[in-house]
Amino acid sequence: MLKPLNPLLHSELRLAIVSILVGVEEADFVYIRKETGATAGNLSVQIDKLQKAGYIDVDKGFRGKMPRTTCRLTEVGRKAFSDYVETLREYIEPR
Amino acid sequence: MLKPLNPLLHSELRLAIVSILVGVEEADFVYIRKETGATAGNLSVQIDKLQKAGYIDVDKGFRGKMPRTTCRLTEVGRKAFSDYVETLREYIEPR
DNA sequence: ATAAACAAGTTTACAAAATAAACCAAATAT
DNA sequence: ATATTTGGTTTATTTTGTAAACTTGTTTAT
Repeated sequence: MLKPLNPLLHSELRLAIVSILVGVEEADFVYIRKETGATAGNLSVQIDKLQKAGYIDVDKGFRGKMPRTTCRLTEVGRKAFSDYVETLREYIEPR
Repeated sequence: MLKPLNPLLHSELRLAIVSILVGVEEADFVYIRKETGATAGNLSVQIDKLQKAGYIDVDKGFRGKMPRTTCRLTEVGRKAFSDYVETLREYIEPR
């Protein structure tokens, strides 16, 4: 029987967010938005979910006078991602 | 910018179904149900969607007197799966 | 100085998807 | 004979995803 896929990560946008953060100490809202092509609303919602799950830390500060939201992956998030990828391989790799 | 993931395949159960069919000439409803642990209702619905998309062929026959639904992957489905996997790698492989 | 346009998000309302519960028809077991 | 199981389908509910509308503040133009 196939293992279940972590539903929090098995979502296109959330997976994209985490995927970006895995390779990059930190990234801000605007950057992630550009990389993913997501709408701001959708991105805001999904970042929230990842934060509530403890997968990412979100820091709201300012760059000059403009608000700036910075995200970074937590250890919990990193582990969840690598578990997810491992499980996913069972689905996509030839058996 | 990340490529979008085929939404028809980016679904745990549908991905599981196709994943099973990739390696196995054909498989019946009962077998897929056991392999995936899905409820019959959910499986029925998802098989329908894959069929309507032309990703699988569904044959309803009888084994003895009992109904038997057999599925097999079409070439279209096989191609869609391999494209999906390729795209997915951009999300899960280190960049 | 005021208004218009822009930036960075958040909230809310709607659409789509997933899922389970209820159902159906036929077969088998009691 | 009737109760249970098998092999599903249909329908209704819940969950999820997404975009549109809104908020707060900033820059730019007039």
